[in-house]
This record gives sequence, structure tokens and C-alpha cells, in this order.
Amino acid sequence: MPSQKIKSSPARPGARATIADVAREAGVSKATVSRFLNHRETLLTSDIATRVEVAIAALAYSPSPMAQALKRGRSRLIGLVVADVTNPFSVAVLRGAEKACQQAGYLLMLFNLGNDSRREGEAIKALTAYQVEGLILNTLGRDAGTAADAARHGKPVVLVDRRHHDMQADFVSLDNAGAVRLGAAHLVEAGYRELLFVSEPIKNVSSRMEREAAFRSFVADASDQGMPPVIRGTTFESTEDDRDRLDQALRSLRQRAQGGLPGVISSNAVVTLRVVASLARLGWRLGVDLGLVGFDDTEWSPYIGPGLTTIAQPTDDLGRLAAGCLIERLNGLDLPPRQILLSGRLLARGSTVATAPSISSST
Amino acid sequence: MPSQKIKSSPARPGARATIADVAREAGVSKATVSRFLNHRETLLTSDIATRVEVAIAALAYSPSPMAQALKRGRSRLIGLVVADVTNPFSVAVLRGAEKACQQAGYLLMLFNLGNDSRREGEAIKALTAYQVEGLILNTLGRDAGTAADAARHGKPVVLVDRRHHDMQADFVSLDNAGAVRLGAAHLVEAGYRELLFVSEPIKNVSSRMEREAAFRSFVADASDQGMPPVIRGTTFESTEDDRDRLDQALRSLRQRAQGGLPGVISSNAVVTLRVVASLARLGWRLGVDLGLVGFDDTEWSPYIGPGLTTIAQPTDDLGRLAAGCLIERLNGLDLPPRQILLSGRLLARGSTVATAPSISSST
DNA sequence: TTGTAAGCGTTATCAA
DNA sequence: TTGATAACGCTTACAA
Repeated sequence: MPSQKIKSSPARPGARATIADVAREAGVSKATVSRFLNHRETLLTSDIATRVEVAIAALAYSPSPMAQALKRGRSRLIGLVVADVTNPFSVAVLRGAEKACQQAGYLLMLFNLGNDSRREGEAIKALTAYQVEGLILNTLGRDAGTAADAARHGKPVVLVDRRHHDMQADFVSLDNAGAVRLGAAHLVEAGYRELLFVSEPIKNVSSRMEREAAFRSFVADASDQGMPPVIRGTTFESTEDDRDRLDQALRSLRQRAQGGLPGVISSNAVVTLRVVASLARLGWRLGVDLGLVGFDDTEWSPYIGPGLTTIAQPTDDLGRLAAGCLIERLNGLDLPPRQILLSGRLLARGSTVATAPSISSST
Repeated sequence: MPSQKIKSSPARPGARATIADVAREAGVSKATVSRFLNHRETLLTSDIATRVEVAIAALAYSPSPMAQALKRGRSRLIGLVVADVTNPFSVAVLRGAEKACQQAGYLLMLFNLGNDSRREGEAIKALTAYQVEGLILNTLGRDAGTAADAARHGKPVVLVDRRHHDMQADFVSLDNAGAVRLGAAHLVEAGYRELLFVSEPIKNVSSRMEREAAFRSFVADASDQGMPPVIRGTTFESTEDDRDRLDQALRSLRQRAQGGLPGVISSNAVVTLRVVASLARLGWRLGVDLGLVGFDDTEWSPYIGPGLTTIAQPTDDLGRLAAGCLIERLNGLDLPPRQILLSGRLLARGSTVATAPSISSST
């Protein structure tokens, strides 16, 4: 045993201990330490094992994931690209996905696009460069090429909420058609007859297209079956700065209702808030002058006016399932692309009660 | 020149091209390619440079950040640990930080604690294992040791919003004391006399402590100066499930006001919502029966009742500055720990208008 | 100005 | 069962 053997301290003080430090400390080879780490039970003398164990503890050693990734070609990293962290839906999904990843021993690398879809390619490239083993995408897919590249390079991809054109990948989403029917039927039952579907600019975003189409066909079907007395529906695309147009759309909606009750379905929380703002400007009362059901239930929904009726998405499950799909693929599952659609849940509150508004109800 | 030279294709098809592939393709050494990448202008013949450039383009080569990190000991990664992504404040900070990092060529690795402070150590370890060059922490600092370790290992740390006990690090935050005074003074001016400060359980969270302390000293000072007629103040810690206690606290607050106007300051958006919920249960009107000013301005603030008066934090700037501090340190800045405090901004809305509530005002 | 070779911290293949 | 040793993809002395 060489006399200059140093005890309980890495060669370069201050720096992280490496596998070589541990080997020296334990008086074994690097290979042995590595084996202890990866195949503990199978091929080690208990004597040596404990020596290594002690050394590891003494040096507070933990292996470098970077080096492991380099060697193994696998990183235990999953990339998540989100169009906009500001969107509560995205955040909720993020939470679910994170939980699932964590349980499976993966770390989530988040990339936020800040609603700038041009950065999508950049994000995917950065993430794949870091050897993420798979990607969860909640993005527009404008730059379909990059994602498709990743898929071709054997990296599994899961799409959440938004399909990408021409992209073969697992897809996890709300059952948009069903959710729209849920909301629209609720409005009709509550007595609202002249309907308006308010969406953000469709712009080829799949979820928006699906919701609008579902609304259209609901109206068509209702007319066919001659629902009492007559259901009519129009659609409107709302933008951030275009308040006047929205006000105007609501005014003419009410006019068309001719004393009957006008009802609005808003396609996400942001739009809901725009409609609410418009109502405030017009001086109309939620529920009384206009019925409103909005996609996405939020913590504040119960407290806007008489409470907002919403269609809640199972965000946590969506995130968990997205991560779950990915991990299954990473574990070798070889199936054609799956679609997983989850149902929404209607939470009825004051904004769809045509009688006098009351204090908020359900939470 | 050996005859078996292969053109325009990496050795192993399907896999990412490596520096060796590029070298082979260009007929130069790996070192030359590396030099092209890192010191393009200084030490290369333009002839060779273009050959390398062409090869890189042909193979769509981009260097592996993992390998670079391993070799250089630097990763161009910054770790961000957030106590809770659900908190809109955290998300807003995240956005600011991300922008700054991106501009400086860093990638943000996000770790969300899901409000489980026990995971903090784990998060920091995971992040440092991935060789992040610095850390931005928006956490409780319960596990102060781990963060301190990181700092000792030479990784700069920036704390946002929450100080860690015994931790020498840059600190970026709202000027809590000033913000509380802003809100409290506003309530008093608006005619509310009997004040209540509602916070989440203080639990040693620095920002909560600072806000409460500021409230206490505001009340004390006001009494000293004999503000008209008399200001009195109490504090209350609210929890998720403890609705009855909050209702009770508000009832007795109003009682103490003896026909005068009671006013509440809530210490963040979550608490604000709890107060709003309580008011709904009690059947009280915002502004009229009780004044309310809440920390954190949100998109929905204008639409709760007559509009919520809020104290807006400059979240974007907080995030940008936090990242900025870190990057300065990474660039070698050697200064004692700094504190950067930014002022809040009061947005007066209907919830602090003692007269009849009106339709929402400012946005 | 370019190439050779060593090494970053691992794991895997071979012998011993 | 354990130990050399050669990669993984990159950077950087040092030579040429």
C-alpha cells in the first residue's frame, strides 16, 4: 500500500469527488466502483462492497450524470416544450408531467417559448443536444420539421393538446368535441338560445379548430332535431387588443336573440376574461343578460361575478399520461401512435343561471 | 488520400454526427474542427475554414453540449428552483429570468418543488450534478445546507423573494416594507380604519415575515402620529382548509370597527382569493362592507367584484435582475452579496372604494 | 497554421 | 470476482 495514500479527501479539494477519487479511497479500481453503483447485488464481494460504500459516503460522492449520459448515450432527461408558461393550462399539465417523470427517475428540462413559435425549432434542437431521451410538446408545431427529425432520430415524442400536422406521435388531449357539447348543451338547457363561440384566432391550432368545428356541428344537429325552439350559433375570433370588435359582436348577438337569452362559450381562460371585460364595459350582468361558459376551470372562476360556469380539463391527468406514454416508449413499448382523449367536466355556476344572480356556489 | 473515404454521411447513419465525422468529411483533424467552432477568426486558413464549414453543413453537425460540459467543466446551464409553479408570481419571475438567460446564451433548467420543501436539497443536488453554473432559488431554504454547499463549491446563487437564513448570496426582491406601507396608507386614505393583515402561515418565510412586520410598524407609527381618528391593526394567518376561522376573523374585525370601515391587506393572490371567498360566504360587498387590497396583480384582479385593488410586483424585472446578477457573477464579478429591492405599484380599483361599487376601472 | 494525443468522468469489454 | 483499458465527444497543450 503506497504511503502517500490520502484519506477522506478528494484529490482536488473543493471540487466534486469523482469515481477515481472513490476508487483510490477504497483501494479498488474505478471499474469496481462503477459496478458497485450499477450492479451492486450481482457481482461483488461484500467485503469490497462495504469498502466502496464507505468511501462513497466519506467523499459524498455522486456520479456525474453528464459523464454517464456521454458514455451511455442516455441522459435520464425528458424535454418539455411549452408554448407559454403563462397559460395556466400549460402549467397544470407541467405539474402532472413532472410528477410522473420524477417517479420514473427522469428529470424534466423545461423550455418555454413565450408564445414565439419561431423558437420551437431552436428549443427542440437545444433539448436534443442535451440528449433528452424524449420530448413532450405543447406547441403549435409550426416548425414541424424539427420535431419530426427528433422522432426520426428515435426520440419518442408526445403531443399534448395540440396536434402537429403530418406528425406520427402519441397524442394526449381533452376530448374537445365532447367538452364543447357539454358546454353548449348546458347553455341550451339553461335557456340560452342564441349562441356565440368565442375563440382565440384559430390559426390552424388543432384544439381551437376542433372546438370550433364541434360547436358548429352542435348547432347544426340541434337545428336538425328541432331543439326547442331554435338554436342558432355563430363564432368569433378575439384578439388581445380588439376590444371594440368583441363588444360589437356581443351587442349584435344580443340583438339577434331578440329578447331571448344569448349565451357564449369561450374557448379558454384568457378569452373568458376578455368576454368578462367586455360585459363590464357594456354594463351587462353575467347570467342574467348573457350566459357564459368558459373552457378551463381556474381558482378564480368561482369569484368572477356570480361565479363562472366552466369546463374543467383533467390537466393533471393529461400531464401524467403524456409523461407516462413517453416513459412506456422509452421502456421499449412499440405500438403505432396512440390518441388518448380525456373527458372534460362541467362546473355549473352563476354565469349560466338566467334568474337573479346569487352568491357563488360550487368551488 | 485513402480511397475508402466516405462522402457526406456520418459513420453511423441515423445517429448525430460527431466532431470526428466532420473531421473525416473535411479531411482535417478533430482539433481543427474544434478550433473552427471556438476560435474561428483567429487561427485558421480561410481555405480550411470553408472546408470545415461545408462539412458541418453537410452533416448538420452541432457539438454535444454534454461532451463540452464534461471537458470544459462548464455547461451553459442555469438552474432555477421554484417552490411552486402554480404560483403566478413564480411563473412571472421565471419568464423574466428565462429571457435574460436566453439572451446571454444560457439555458434554464427548471426544477419545481410542488410546495414540498423537503425536495429542495434533492433539486439542488440534481441540478449541480448536471453542472449548472449557477442557481436561482425561489424557495424556503429549509435545507439551507445544500444551497450553502453549492455556494461553497463556487456556484453563484441568487435568492428571489425569499431569503435563506445564514446564506451569503445575492438577493432580489420586492421592497416588502414599502409595498405594505403603500397598501396600508391607501386603505387609510380611502377611509378604512380597522385593519387586518391576512397572510399565509408565516413559518419563517422571510417575505411573509417582512410584510407582517411592516404592517405592524405601520400601525404603530400611525397611532404615534395620531392619524385620523385612530388606526388599529391585527394580523391573521390563513390556511387552505380553515375557512371558518377566516370567516370568524373577518366578523370580529368588522365588529371591532364598530360601524366604521374595516380593511384587509392580503399577502398574496392565493390569500386574496380566500378572503374573497369568505366575503361571498358572509354576503358582504367588496369595498362597501370591507376594503381589500391584495399583494400580486393578476389578469383576473380587475374582474373580481368591483375590481380588486392590488399591489403589483415588477415580476418581470425581478426575474431579469436575478438572472442578470447570476450572469455577472459567472462573468467574474467579485463583490460582496448584493440586495436589490424593487418597488411595488398600487393599482386602485373598486375593492377600496367605500362608496357604491362601480363597474371595473383600470386594467 | 495544423495535427497528435491526453484527459474530462463514466461504463463496458476484455483478461486475469 | 476484480482490474486494466478503451471508448463516449469534446477541448487544449504541445509538437510539427
